[in-house]
Amino acid sequence: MERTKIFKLLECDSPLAQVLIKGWVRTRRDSKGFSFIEVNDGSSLKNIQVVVDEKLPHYTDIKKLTTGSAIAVSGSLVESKGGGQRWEIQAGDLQIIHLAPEDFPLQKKRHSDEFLRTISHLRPRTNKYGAAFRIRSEMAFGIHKFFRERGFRYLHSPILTGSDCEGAGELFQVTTLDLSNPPQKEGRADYEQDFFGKEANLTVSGQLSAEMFALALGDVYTFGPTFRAENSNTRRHAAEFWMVEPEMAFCDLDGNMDLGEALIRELTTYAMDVCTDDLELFARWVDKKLMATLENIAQSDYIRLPYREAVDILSQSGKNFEYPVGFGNDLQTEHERFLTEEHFKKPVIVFDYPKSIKPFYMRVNGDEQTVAAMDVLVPRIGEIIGGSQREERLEVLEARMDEMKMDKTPLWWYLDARRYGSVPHSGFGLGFERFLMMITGIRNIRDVIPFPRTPQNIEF
RNA sequence: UCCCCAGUAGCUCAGUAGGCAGAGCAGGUGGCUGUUAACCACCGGGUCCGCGGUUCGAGUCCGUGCUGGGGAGCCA
Repeated sequence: MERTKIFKLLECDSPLAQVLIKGWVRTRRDSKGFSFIEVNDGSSLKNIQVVVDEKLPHYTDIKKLTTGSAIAVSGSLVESKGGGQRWEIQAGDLQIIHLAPEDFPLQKKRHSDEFLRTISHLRPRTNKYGAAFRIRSEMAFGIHKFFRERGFRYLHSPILTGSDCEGAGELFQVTTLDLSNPPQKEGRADYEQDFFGKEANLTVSGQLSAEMFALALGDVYTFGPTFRAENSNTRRHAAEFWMVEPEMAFCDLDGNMDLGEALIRELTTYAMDVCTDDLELFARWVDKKLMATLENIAQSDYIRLPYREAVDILSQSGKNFEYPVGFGNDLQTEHERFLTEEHFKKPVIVFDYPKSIKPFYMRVNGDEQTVAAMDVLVPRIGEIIGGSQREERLEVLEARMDEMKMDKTPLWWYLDARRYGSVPHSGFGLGFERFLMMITGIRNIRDVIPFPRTPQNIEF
């Protein structure tokens, strides 16, 4: 007999004579002559109640079932005689697949997030983390669905990259050299003898690759892991995280903002549609205002605010900010939060940032002062998307790189794209984990990543 | 990297003025009951984060290190 997943049974609208489930014991309550067992198989937040009669063989063993044990139950799906649930399984047979010893660390009550992080291998067996990672899975699918419906192609950009490029943050170096005794040349490690014959790193962004493919396939997106070796100790940063990076040919900054807004709006709607039960847990236990926040994000029109106007609003706010406001200063976390949480109380897209604070590849605007950059800010998270129209004019791009004293040699291929059929194109990066924090209300990025990597922590 | 806070039973925490180490949950035993984080009784359970100092006496005060959390920077 084939096993049925518990979420299927809970959706039934009539009793079933013969079913088989397999899962883990969440709790057991004994009664006179029988025992109630709550079983969860991870297919949904909800458990199913199994009723075991004392007449079953090895009932004495069953009465010793501990939280965390794995069991298989066959029996009939019947309407529950008790309140609290519609269906329950009257057990005809119960096999103990594995008995968890009494030191199983997860209890029936709530644990702290900090403690659960120390047992990341077991925390998906809790209600909250089971829900979080089911949502993560659904959202990953939702991203592919969103882009596929718009004719985007999915690009696998490389994880291993040559050095010198991208310039988006500190790099993790990858080497096969013997670190205790590396070959030397002119006083430093000789990377000509390394695996690739030059320095190699983990990627910090798939953007440059995506640009090449946008100029071939039209609209593309990457969705994969990225790595930053920054010593960032905050609840919003991880050394390994996933990024969604669409890149569109024949698209300017307005089209870019349209896509960013549509992506966040539609994914939020999708989450509310397909993760209803799991989201309800977060709305109940993690963030009471979650549903109102999500409705706001899914339904309101996002404010589009030129950087210069953002500066005006901030200077006239009467707020005493820690960091100065003025053209040429980047917006700090406190400024972003003021705009999206206090002033507008909805998502805000700030665009046309000063050239001086943005990277070389962003397109220089007609005023020569600003670039066609945009950041999407959402309440409670801050910056969730950063993007730009890319500089497609070879001379302007080269001049900019010279101005920033960059070595153009290793990026010859990137410049080549501006030599042959260069077109206006745009794209952005969405931090997948930050998006999940927004959707679930979870406050720490470590709690939306199965096995998070942060400075000084690579356990599991 | 900088600033702030915390570390006591398996977990969540209390510990008053520097004076005998505590509760709830979890676990064990027994009881009761179509139960719902079941309930009742009893029992077992401690390197009070490490090191050093002050003191007759330190979980408590001081120094230092480690770990965790929050905020900032960097960013997604």
